[in-house]
Amino acid sequence: MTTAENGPPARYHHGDLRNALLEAGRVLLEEGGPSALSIREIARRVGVSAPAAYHHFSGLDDIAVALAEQGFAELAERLQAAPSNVNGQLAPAGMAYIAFARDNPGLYRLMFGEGFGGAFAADDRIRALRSQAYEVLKDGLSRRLPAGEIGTAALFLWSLTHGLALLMIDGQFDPGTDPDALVAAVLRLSGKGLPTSAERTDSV
Amino acid sequence: MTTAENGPPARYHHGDLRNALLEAGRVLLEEGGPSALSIREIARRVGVSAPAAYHHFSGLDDIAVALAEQGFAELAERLQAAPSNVNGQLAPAGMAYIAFARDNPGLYRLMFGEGFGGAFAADDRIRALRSQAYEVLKDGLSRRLPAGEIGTAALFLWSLTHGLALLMIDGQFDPGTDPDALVAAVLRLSGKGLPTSAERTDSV
DNA sequence: TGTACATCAGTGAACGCGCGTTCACTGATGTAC
DNA sequence: TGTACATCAGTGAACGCGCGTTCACTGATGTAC
Repeated sequence: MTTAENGPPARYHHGDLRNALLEAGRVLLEEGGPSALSIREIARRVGVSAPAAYHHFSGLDDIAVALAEQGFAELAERLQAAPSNVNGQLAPAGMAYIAFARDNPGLYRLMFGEGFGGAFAADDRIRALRSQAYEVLKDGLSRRLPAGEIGTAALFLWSLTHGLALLMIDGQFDPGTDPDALVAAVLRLSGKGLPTSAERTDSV
Repeated sequence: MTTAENGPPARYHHGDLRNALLEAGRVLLEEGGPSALSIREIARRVGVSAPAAYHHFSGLDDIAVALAEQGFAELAERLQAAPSNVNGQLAPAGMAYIAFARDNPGLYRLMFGEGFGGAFAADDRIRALRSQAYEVLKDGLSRRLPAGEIGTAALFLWSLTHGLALLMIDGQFDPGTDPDALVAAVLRLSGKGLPTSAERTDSV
């Protein structure tokens, strides 16, 4: 019946309960995925009664939205910090994107899964952070592609990184001994492309 | 209090309950996603008591596994039926893959989500169907790539199609007026690749 | 062809569980005077 | 500096819900003779 952390002894007023709940939520997310998110379990871990959470969030959806906001903010940060902008290379941004997903698989699933999807689409801050991240991607592409091709190319890259991130997160294939090298190799193909017989040996 | 379907009047013995349960499960999956799968709701829709399902399945996981088996079988079928094998083109297989996901979004999420993942990995039939589908992909690649590059290329293609399928399914972007054309355009890039400044203007 | 009976495939009632949320409450805090 | 009191942030108890699953049962089927 002590607080979960070994901080100061439990006080009646927590002092920073909102953040503590979010932190516990993230741990829970990583332990059991989005479906494991639960107000009761979060409160239990913080050492507080469940109704206390309602002084800081309107309900479970509200907590999920706040966590997704954190996720999108961190993802946008990582993408901007990646050296991709320097000379228009995209592989570093792709690596950063996938690294984020691998470091926070539960959070990543929450952000892009369907579970709380409705709530996220309605959240202005999430929408802003999402398009901010997407702009980073398109900026990189704008330095080497005509404007008309950027939309398709951006979706191409996003699909590739999103797909690879999820396949890794979900353990859908054996990543071998060096996952980073594998990611780098796959991303490299996005620049080279695969030779198709149609384009190589046929007329069209 | 009648049977869900307008077939013959309700008999005490259903006659084909196992299949009826699976069919209802698929509808449920498409309506509410994998988390909506529930024995009680499935039984309710078939017009049968929940315990009746236990004469045909050992529990909810077992139903999920059976549904995933159906999904992987259908996916493998579609990939094999796609004209990709004819001359080694991959776009048709990619289109078929994404079409399957878009036609059965709930089922696709069940197959590749994490929810019942543990149970699926342990199922021999699912493992066999999965690698069967993957072989179709690699076969196409083997006609134009050296053996050593096939693994990476296959993962590249799988990531791209998986990612694009999920982004579409989850409504993560505005597909515009012609989703099929968009898919085709994105898949086309997998053959051409994106020019990277590193490879175009730099030495390495 | 008729009947006894084993087997199969259903039934309703009940179990315990964890959940989100609401309620009336109480303890702690901090501000006005 | 001390005190009254409004406000804030907690509490435990309780609600109703839907779930998976188990139980003892019963109706229907089909086979052996």
